[in-house]
Amino acid sequence: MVPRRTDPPASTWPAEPVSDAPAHEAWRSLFLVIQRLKEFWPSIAAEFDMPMAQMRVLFEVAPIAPVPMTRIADLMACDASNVTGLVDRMEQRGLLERRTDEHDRRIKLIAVTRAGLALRDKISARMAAPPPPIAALSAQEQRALAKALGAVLDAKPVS
Amino acid sequence: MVPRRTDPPASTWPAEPVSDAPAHEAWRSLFLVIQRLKEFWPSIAAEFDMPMAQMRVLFEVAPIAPVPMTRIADLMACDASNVTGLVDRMEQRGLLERRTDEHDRRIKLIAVTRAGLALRDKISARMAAPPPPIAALSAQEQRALAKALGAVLDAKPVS
DNA sequence: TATTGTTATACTCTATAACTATA
DNA sequence: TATAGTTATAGAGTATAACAATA
Repeated sequence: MVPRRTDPPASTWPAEPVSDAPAHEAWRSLFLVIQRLKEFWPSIAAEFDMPMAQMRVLFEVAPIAPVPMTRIADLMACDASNVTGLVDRMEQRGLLERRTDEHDRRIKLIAVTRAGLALRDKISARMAAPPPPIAALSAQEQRALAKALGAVLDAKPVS
Repeated sequence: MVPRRTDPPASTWPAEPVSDAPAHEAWRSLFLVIQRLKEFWPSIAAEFDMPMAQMRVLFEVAPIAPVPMTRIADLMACDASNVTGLVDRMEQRGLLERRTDEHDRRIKLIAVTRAGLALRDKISARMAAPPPPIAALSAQEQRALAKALGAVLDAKPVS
């Protein structure tokens, strides 16, 4: 059983507003929204009994499989030694499969099994449903939100 | 050393757009923005050598301290047994302090030390700075974003 | 009896370092 | 010598279950 908090999530944001500048207001609002919404990921992961790391592997590897394990370590920004255990567990669950590269026998190519793809699709469908705070908005508010966030996504990356 | 990913973060969002409805567009945009931004928390946590769980405890407990450990377990939505170790480690770092409740000697009241508050303030200041994708927006875009997100925050909780 | 916190145990995720097999 | 993956070891975050002290 996953314990459920009985209190509204306390915010990690500094108690005192630091500034009224638009940039701070926008960041503060986004911060608070993320605080409220980011519980959805772990809760969906728990629904499918999938640890977050495995869920990330499943989604990030599927579109580019089969890939060498070093590539996964790179994608996950973690040490290669972790990938061994991660892939071990996912292989035991029948989600992934190790294949040997014919040209370089040091390399193990990781493929997503049919069961892995099926699970990914089920999780996808579950994640695609807008959570209540979004669904509750009017269509106009939803469009305004999508547009405002679109500007964030269009902003050039940190470099 | 924390390994840095050399590739753009792949998205966990379903590859195929599921719908054009405003609710889905808004949710999808928010999802992608969160994906892009949520790396800031761990990176700030790493800067201060603070695991995320400890950071949450520090911020959520500080405003209401001193509190019984069960209250922390409730706030963190985790089992009480974890709080023992969490508080152990934070007490060793001098961030928290166990006190005994005079009226009920089963209860340990957790207080944040002066050092704990100082660390919280330093982290606060660091988090208050809008990340580049937000800072890069025009003031008008920032205001629109704050307003659109305000509607999400005003939406009634899931209940 | 019920509650608070601890301990014991186990599993997952992370890191570093040493190892192997290949190249 | 260098690279891909593994194993060994360690520490943090979780869970469940059994326990001691207190109410």
